[in-house]
Amino acid sequence: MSLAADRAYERIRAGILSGEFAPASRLREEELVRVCGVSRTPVREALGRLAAEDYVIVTRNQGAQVKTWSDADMADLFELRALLEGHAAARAAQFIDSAGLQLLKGNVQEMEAVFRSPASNEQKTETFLRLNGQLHEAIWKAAGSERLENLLGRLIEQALVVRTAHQFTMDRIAQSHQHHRDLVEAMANRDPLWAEAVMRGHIRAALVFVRQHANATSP
Amino acid sequence: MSLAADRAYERIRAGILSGEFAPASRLREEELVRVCGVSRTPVREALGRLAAEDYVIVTRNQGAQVKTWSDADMADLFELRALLEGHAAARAAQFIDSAGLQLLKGNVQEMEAVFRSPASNEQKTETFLRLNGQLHEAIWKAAGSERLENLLGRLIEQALVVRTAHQFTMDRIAQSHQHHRDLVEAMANRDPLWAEAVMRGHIRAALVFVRQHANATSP
DNA sequence: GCGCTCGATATTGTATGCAATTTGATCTCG
DNA sequence: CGAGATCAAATTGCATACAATATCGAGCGC
Repeated sequence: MSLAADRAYERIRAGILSGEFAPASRLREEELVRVCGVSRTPVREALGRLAAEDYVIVTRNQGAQVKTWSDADMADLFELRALLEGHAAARAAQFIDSAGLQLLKGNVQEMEAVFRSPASNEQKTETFLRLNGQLHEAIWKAAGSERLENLLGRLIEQALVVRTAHQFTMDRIAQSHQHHRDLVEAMANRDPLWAEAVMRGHIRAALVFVRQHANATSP
Repeated sequence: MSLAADRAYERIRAGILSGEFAPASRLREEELVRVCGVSRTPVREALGRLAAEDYVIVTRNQGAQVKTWSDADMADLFELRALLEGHAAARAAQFIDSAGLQLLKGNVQEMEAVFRSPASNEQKTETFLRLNGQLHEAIWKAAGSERLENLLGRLIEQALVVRTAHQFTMDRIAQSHQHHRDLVEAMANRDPLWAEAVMRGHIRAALVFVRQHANATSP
């Protein structure tokens, strides 16, 4: 919202996403004052917003701590994503105009180019994730429901907490890329059921990937 | 969260739901200080929460105003409700235990009793709405997804802003009651698809009712 | 009369001080 | 030695003062 509060919000959120503030660690207001360079009032406002977005948990008189994510939480989150993003995809397939469709096609072509380019895998991953985010957001917008768009924005941001911890393989990117091409084809054919089915599968695959990686690294 | 902030939150929310604070009216902090009996700090915290829950809109340096609901917003909201509550019903049909099922059956029997009682229509409506809320919440809980439960809680509370403005007819209550009985029957048969279908229909019927009433009263 | 600028007033944003509560280290007693 | 009581330090909750910004009407030029 306001300048100082925004600054605190961005700074704390970045700290959580980067791992600077570890899951389950307590966030003391005075410490955040030092880190953010603003007073306690905007820090508290930022913590309130972060709590509303499920980044932190605030307990009365006991301050804030970074939220931890159990496997069940993850499954929950991705099931909701599959439901809501599937719905968004179906609506988008119905309502998208030719300009929006061109946008999606262009996005997929960019991905294609990146995928075939001689860049390093790390660079490819970075670019791919950016384009991926843009594609999904374009689909939410095309669905034409502001409320749905907001809801998805929040849920996906939550999933980011986990995502950034993972290294993507080229196989995984290729799979995801194919899903995107299918999605755009479904939209071009104005086929809501197809679009929804593809999107649901896309999200389920993402969950499985996250899970496999979690199992591989946790012990 | 904290005591004073909670008090402010409840008071302002009640004011919005009761119509004391009209849609689109501006909420000045000093005025809320007088009304709530706490200082500006907890008032601002309460406004932040209300903004996160879509009761109000806060613009930087321009304060808060009560959110207005267009027809498109309503349609949006109910479509999301249908999707999410349908999903919750399906999950509940899969996972509910016999104790939970007994709870639902008891609730429906209570409704039956109220429906046949000699109370005034107004009393019946009041009791019915309370039992209706309990039934829906029980179903969300039975779905076993905390995130889904939270999401639905917020969405339904938003729908309440509109609901309280309407007078229910006995026909409408009878229709709704039949839906509830179908729902419980579907759950008793562990039929997720049936439960989901009934719930979706239930929500769509609610939207149509709200719309009809809105059209009847707006001019 | 109409639109614009300007400034007094009202309102929101931020910092800070004090009160209330929690924390956790130390001491006591079984 | 361990469980519980106790109290100082740390931390959060609330109120208030001050700074920054927006609002809105009066005055001015056209």
